[in-house]
Order: sequence, then structure tokens, then C-alpha cells
Amino acid sequence: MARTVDPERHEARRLVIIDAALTRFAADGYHGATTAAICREAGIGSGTFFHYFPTKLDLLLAILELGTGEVEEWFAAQEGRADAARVVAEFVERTAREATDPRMPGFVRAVGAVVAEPRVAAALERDERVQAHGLCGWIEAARRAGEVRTDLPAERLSQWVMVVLDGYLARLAADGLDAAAEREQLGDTVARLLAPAGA
Amino acid sequence: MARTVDPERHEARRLVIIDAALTRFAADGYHGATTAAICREAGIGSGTFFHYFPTKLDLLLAILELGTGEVEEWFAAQEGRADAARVVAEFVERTAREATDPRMPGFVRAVGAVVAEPRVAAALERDERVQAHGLCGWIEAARRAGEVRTDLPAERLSQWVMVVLDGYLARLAADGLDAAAEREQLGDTVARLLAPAGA
Amino acid sequence: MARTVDPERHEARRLVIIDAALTRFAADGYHGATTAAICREAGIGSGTFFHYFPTKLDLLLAILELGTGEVEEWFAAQEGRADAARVVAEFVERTAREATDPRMPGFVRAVGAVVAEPRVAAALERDERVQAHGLCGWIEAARRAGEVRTDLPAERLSQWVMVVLDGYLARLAADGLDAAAEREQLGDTVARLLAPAGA
Amino acid sequence: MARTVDPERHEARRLVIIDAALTRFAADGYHGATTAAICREAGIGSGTFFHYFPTKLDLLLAILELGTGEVEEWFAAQEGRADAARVVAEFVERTAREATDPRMPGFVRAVGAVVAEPRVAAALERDERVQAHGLCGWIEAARRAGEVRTDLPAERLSQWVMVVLDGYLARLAADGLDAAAEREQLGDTVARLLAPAGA
DNA sequence: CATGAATGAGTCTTCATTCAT
DNA sequence: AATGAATGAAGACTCATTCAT
Repeated sequence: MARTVDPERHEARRLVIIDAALTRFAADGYHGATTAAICREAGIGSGTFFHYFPTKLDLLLAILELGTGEVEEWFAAQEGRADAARVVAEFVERTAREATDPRMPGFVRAVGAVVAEPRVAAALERDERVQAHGLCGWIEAARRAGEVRTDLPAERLSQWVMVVLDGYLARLAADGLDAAAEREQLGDTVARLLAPAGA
Repeated sequence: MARTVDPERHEARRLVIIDAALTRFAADGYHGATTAAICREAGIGSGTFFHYFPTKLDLLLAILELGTGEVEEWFAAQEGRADAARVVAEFVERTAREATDPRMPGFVRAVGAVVAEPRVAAALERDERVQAHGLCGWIEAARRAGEVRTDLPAERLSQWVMVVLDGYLARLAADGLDAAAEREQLGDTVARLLAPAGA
Repeated sequence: MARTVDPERHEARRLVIIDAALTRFAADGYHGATTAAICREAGIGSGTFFHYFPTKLDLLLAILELGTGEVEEWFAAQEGRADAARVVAEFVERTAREATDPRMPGFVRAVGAVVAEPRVAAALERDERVQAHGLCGWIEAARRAGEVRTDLPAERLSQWVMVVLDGYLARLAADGLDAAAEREQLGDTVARLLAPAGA
Repeated sequence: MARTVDPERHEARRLVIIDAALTRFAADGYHGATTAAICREAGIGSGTFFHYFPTKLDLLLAILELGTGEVEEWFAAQEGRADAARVVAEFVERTAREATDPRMPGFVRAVGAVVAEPRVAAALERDERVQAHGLCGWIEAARRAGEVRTDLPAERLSQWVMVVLDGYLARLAADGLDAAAEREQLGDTVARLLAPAGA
């Protein structure tokens, strides 16, 4: 009788809810996406929802952390590579690929609606730190290899790479850009940004 | 006889409310900023609010339109100038100056929370069209003057300038960038983006 | 300078407001008719409204009292007549004629929405008393003349005449009846109600 | 597995709310009866209210439809009877019995306050059609049996029966009539209305 | 007198969250 | 574990009424 807690089943369902939430948040915004709508999308009852997440906000945070974790893992997987400039370029490509999910820009906007919440601010900060730190290391290495301009410190350069990446995501949301057509251009823009002074 | 209608007083008060709303929206987001809080900030009663704006959403739209109008006027004022590349640079500077208002990034995020609303989407689209159209003309002129790369059409280039501007605003909000320190860098980044191929 | 209070002008304007209110109340109900709408209909400012009536409710009461007064006057004008049964019939006709104003049924319903208000209840009671009392006297006289049934006291008979009159008004409102076509039938119905037992 | 859905419990509670609303509407009118007051009367939380009815207006409509349904059922149950005139009389009695609920007249007035609402108008129209149609059939039959006057078509006669019924309800509300004492008189009045010409 | 801008108390309604089953 | 009925705090908005001009 005693249903042993099945961690796999639990995790699978958790992911279903996260995916449903991503869809609803992206389409309707954080406040526009009611827990009821998320439950409907996930095919669960409202009571079940709160078995998995104590709060609607916790669900948002879970999605955020999932993303941060993936970035962390990605950088961890690059450890030891010698072609620093290539790593930076591949990170940009990776981000562009992520942005291919049509829900991404909407989700980013949804998160923006709740940054006043300290826990969201913290999660966002951590995400940015992970990205900035990851980028910074490789940009520094590329700089030493003479593949990147030296008039600015690596920290600021990685911030500016993130400026372009964030802007790219924002313009996708605004329908100003076509994700498929502009992925290449994104790489070129970052290249121009990082190019040594007299290239 | 006593015509109490004082259009100036009316307009002044309207601006007070708009300013208060800008503050609250930026700090708490669209949904986080209650009409009560906006009224408190503006020093008016809740009834007065709805004397000036039929809806909280209409207030947001009024702010948006105010911004669009200023951009329109700015471009109208440049009409006839011959130094196209300089105009583009000045537009970027102008945007950076606007971004100096610490409420700007927060407000942009607040707007993002309501894009699902058709009227907001329309207002946003109009704003982007005005910016894109204004930029596009001058970039085209600068291109003909050989001051801008020719491998991409002016339309796409203006989109990419907006990528950088949007990203700049977003990173300011994320505290990744320091508005005062990076304004110059912004100009340089756009310059690199637009520079002719073999510069 | 000293504008002497012009009682005629004042009374005229008062009637304009009353007329406008009758229109709005009839069309939108008591709560549906906002003071703003009544002012618009009357062509006055909202401030002026409260110069003439301390309260929206007082306006309703004024209309009610106007009606009661007219009934009172009508009965006073019949004083001394000898054809009692004819007077009763003429009162019914008079009521049917009043009901010709397309706003009447709507207004009656509007009043119904506020009977919980003691002052309205009192005004209504007074109106009914005036009608019942007026009718009762003539029915009594007609009864003595053998023109009206004697199995019921005059008080109850006048109540039943009012049942038919009230029902007539209600059905007009419900579009069940056509005012023009059924006025004659109304007289016949009351006649049947009052006819001596073996007629 | 635990299907919590208990349709009986749901329906029971729905009826509790309807009953509470009938009480409040009757006492305070449609606008005077706040949802809060209805909830208090029903012993439920404000949130529960909207679990059962999407809108205060929908609650009113539900009551209306309940009444219409009962009339429909009543007429359906008479199907096949041969004593047409008796059926008409019994319908009048039935209506008088309904009017015994002291909340009835007040509720009717409450409905009157919202007839401007199209949905209410439609529900009311349907109710009247059901009553008129039901009555009309039996009056026609009675007419053919020589038990009812033939100088007016059955349609108009049923309208006039409704005039008396509506008026009866209205006078009860006005305290002009005593429900217990006058029920018999109601039957007599309708009988006089329908009696063949030379009775 | 006439005006209409300003007011705030009061309403309906939404929605995240709890809990008995 | 899963469910969904129940909850009530919170928020946008309406409108009769006041008052300075």
C-alpha cells in the first residue's frame, strides 16, 4: 500500500509544471499567468501545484535557477579549452540558440515584472554573475592571446557582451528582429565589439 | 460666466500624475504600483486620478506616448542637417542621457509586464517605428556618404543600433553598468557596429 | 448687481431638471441614472444640480410628490359631482392617459429600486393613500347609487381597482400590452370588477 | 483517486446562495444588496460566491430562470386535462400561493431595477412568454368550451390575466393588500375578467 | 448664481493559497 | 499523493456630493 516516494516521477512532474509555467508566463506575463491557468496547461489540479512549489514565485525562481544551472554547467564543460576567443563566440551562439525558443523573450519580460521582489533580484543577480564570471575568464584569456582589444578590462567587456545579448533578446520580443535570420549577425556584432583596436 | 476651465492648471496636474506614476511604475512594476500608491505619490485623491485618466492602463499609455512624441520632435528638429553620421551619434547620446533618469530602466520593465495588452503593444510598436524610421533615414544618408558599412541595409543596421540601446538600458537596470561611466563607451560600441568593413 | 432671486426662472429650471431626471430614471433606473447623466440631459453643470436638490433622492421624491399633487388636485376638481360611477371611470381613463407617457412604466420601476429608503416608502404610501382615499369616496357613492357591487366594502374595491391599474402599468413596461390599443379594454376590465353581482 | 466532486453538495450550496440572495434582493433591492451582504446571509466567504456565480447579475438570472422553469414544469404537468377553465383558475391560485412568500414582491421590484441589462430583459421576456403561452392555450380551450368570453382573442385575455396577477403582486408589496385575506378575491376578479359576455 | 474639478467611501471582483477528503 | 472547493485580503474603479472661483 505504502506508495514509496518515486523521485523520478516527482522530478518528471516538476518539469512538466515548469514547462507549462514557462509557456504561460511568456504568453501572459507573471501576473497575467494565473496559477489556475498554469495548472490547466500542466494538466494538474490546483492543489497539486502547491505540492511541488510552495508559491507561484518559487516556481518562477525554479525556472530562473534552472537556466543559471545550465549556464554554469556549460562553462564547466569548457574547462581546459585553449581557444578562448572561440569559447566566447560559442557562448554567444549558445545564447542565440536558446533565444530560438519562442517563449524566451516573453519569459524575460515576465521576470522583469517581479524584480522588485528581493528573491527574484537575488536570483537574477546570481544568473548575471555566473554569466559575467564565465565570460570574463575567457575574455581575459583571449585578451592575453591578443584576440581581444586591450583598451578595456575584461570585466567591462563581458558587461558589454551582455549588453548585446540582452538587447538581442529584447528586440526579438519586439518583433524587430528575426531570430533565424540574425543569429549570424549577432556573432559579427560581438566580434566587432571585442576586436582589437586596429583590426 | 465663471469659466473654471483652466487648461494650464489641468495640464500641469496631469504631468504631476504622470511623473508620480513613472516613479511608482519604475519602483514596483505595473501591477505592483497600485493606483492608491500613485495617488499618494502625486498627492491627489483616488477620485482625481480617474478624472485625468480613465484607467491605470491609460496612464501608462500616456507616458509611452509622451516618450514617442519627444523622439518624433527630436528627429523633426534635425531635419536638414548634412552630417548624418553625427546625427546618429547624437541620437545615441540623447538616448543615453534619457537613460540617466534612474527610473527609466524600471519603467521599461514595467511596460514589459503589460505587452499582452493590445493597446500597449500598439503603442510600443509605434514607438519602435518612430525610432527605427528616424534612425534609418540618417543611417542611409551616412551610408551614402561612406561613413557607414554597406554590407547590411540601413533597416537592419538601425535594428542593431536599437539592440545595443535596448541592451544598454537593460544592463543599467541590472546594475551591471554604471550610467555615468559608460555613456562614452556606448558611443564607441555603436561606432564599431556601424563602421565600414575595412576600418 | 444684486441679482434678485427670480422665483419664476428658478421654478422653470427646477422643472427642466425634473423632466430630465424622469427621462434618465425611466431609461436607466435609479442607480443607473447618474447625476452626471441627469445634468447632461438637463443641460446644466453638476454644481447647479445641487443648488436645486440637496440630494439625488430628493429629486426622485420631488417627482413623486408632483404626481401625488396632481392626483389630489384632480380629485379636488371633481368635488360635488353627482355621477359617482362616471368619476371612477374617468379616474381610470386619466390614469391610462398618464400611462401614455412612454417614460412612466420605466419610472415606476426606477422608484421600486429605492423603496427600501424610508422617505421613498413614505412618499409612496402617501401617494397610494391619496389615490385610495379619492377612489374610495366615489366608489362608496356609486355603491349607494347601486352602480357598484355591494359584496365588498368600498375600501377593498378601491384596492382592487388599483390592482388593475398597477398591473396595467407593469404590463405596459413589459411590452405585453399596447398602450394605445388597450386603453378602452382597461375601462371594461374595471367595469367588470365593480359590476354589481348579478349584472 | 479521491473524486471530491460531489454534485449534490454543490447543488445544495448553490440553492443556499440563491435563497440568501432572494432574501437580500427583496429587502434591499438589486443595488442595495451588496455581494458582501449576500455572502453573510448565506454564510459563505466572498470568494465562494464567485465560485458559484461569475457575477452578481448571473445570480439574479439564476433565480429568474428557476422561477421560469417551475412555471414551465407546472404547465407541463397539466398536459391532457379536460377542464380548461379549472386549469386557468388553478394557475391563478398557484401564483397567489407563490406570492405568499413575503420576499416575492420585493424581489420583483429588485429585478425591475436591472431591466436595462439586456440579459435580464431577455430572461424576463422568456418568463413572460412561458406564462403567456401556457395561459393562452388553456384560455383558448376554455373559450371553445364556452366557459370564457369570446369578444377578445385568447392572447389578449391571457395578457389581461397577467395584468391582474402583476397588479396583485405589486399591491401586496405596497401593503395595500393582505395576502392571506385576498387570495380568494383574486380568483373572483379573474373570473369576472374572463366571464362570457352575458353572465 | 453657476460651474466643474476634487474627493473618498463603498463596490464588485480576482486570485494565490489552504485543507479536508 | 492528488484534488478542487473554500477562503479573504487586496485592488481598480464609480459616483454622489462639496467648494473655491
